[in-house]
Amino acid sequence: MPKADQAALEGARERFLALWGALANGWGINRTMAQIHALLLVSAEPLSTDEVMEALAISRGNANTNLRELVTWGLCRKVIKVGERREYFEAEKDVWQIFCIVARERKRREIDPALPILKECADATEGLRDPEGRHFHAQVKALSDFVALAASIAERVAAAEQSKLVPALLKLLR
Amino acid sequence: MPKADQAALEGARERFLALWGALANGWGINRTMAQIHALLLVSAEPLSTDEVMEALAISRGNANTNLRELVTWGLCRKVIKVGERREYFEAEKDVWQIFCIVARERKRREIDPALPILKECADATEGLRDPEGRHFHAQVKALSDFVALAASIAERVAAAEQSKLVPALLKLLR
DNA sequence: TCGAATTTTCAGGAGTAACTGAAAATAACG
DNA sequence: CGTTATTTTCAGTTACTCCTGAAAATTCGA
Repeated sequence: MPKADQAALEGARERFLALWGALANGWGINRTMAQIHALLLVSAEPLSTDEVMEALAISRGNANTNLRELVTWGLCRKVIKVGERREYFEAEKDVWQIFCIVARERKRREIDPALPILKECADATEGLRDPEGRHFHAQVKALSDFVALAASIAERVAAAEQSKLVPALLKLLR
Repeated sequence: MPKADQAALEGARERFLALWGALANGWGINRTMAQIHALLLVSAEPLSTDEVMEALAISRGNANTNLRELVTWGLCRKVIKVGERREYFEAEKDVWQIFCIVARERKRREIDPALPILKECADATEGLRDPEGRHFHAQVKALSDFVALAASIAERVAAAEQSKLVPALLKLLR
């Protein structure tokens, strides 16, 4: 590979890893986990734990923990190479798949536990008479309904095929 | 107000504030800010800084900072009561509005700055020959396109009317 | 079954985001 | 203006999340 190409690739890779790590913060995913995912995403071949440690300058414990967490999320897979003892990891590469996985996982972890509590808060204040109570009930009920609706829509979007959904959506939003 | 009703309301309010604060974590909004917003959301009347401090047991500095941040986001407004010196705050109460504000704000703060960097990473690696380079370019390009598309859709969704969008969406996802 | 390679765990440490409290600044009133 | 009520700022502290590194556990080949 020409020297210039090599340099371009490494520069771009570095900026990309930094960007993805920074973005992740706001999305409930920790920086290292996002960087490992980004690293595997742009690697043509699966990487071992040691290669990940090396590439990101992180400890073994950190690499191990976050790799396993990525597998739990379904964003990475273990790959066994024949004749090799150590484990390799590869990322799910399809962008739509990644989006669906994150959407489903976050709904499961955050929305689903919250919904019953919201409903409960709404129900417990049904029929209150004074203005504070009535306002509380109305507001929480509206919120509860909206969150339930959003969860249901997210679920269906994540189950749809990109090629069918996106064009229809764009037409709808024209 | 009957004692039982009073108790029901206070219990529900407490659970609701705790829930909203916990949820916020994953949404790039800090816990206190979310709790203040939740408090104002379920209050029938605007509240002063002191009332917020009292209700959430937080310091003046904390209350002030987060109230102003909420105003910056557009989730709260200052309200001046005639004949009163101090400022009061009220929350935007319409759930769809809240959703749109958060969506737009997060796009502006996170996606918009990221997009040019992504594009740049893709462009800088266009035309590389070796497999690593080609894979990197293809992957980052796909990501960049997807993020741009998602941003555009989010923008349009946030600009739409709930009453027109949601039914159409549900039909589409039937 | 033993020993080396590899993975997993976790106690302690580092880094970061958020909060407090009080002082400084500002605004309103007489 | 000077005084007082109110808001804003910010240095120091707290609380928390995440990371390290080494020891323990596991796995696999011989």
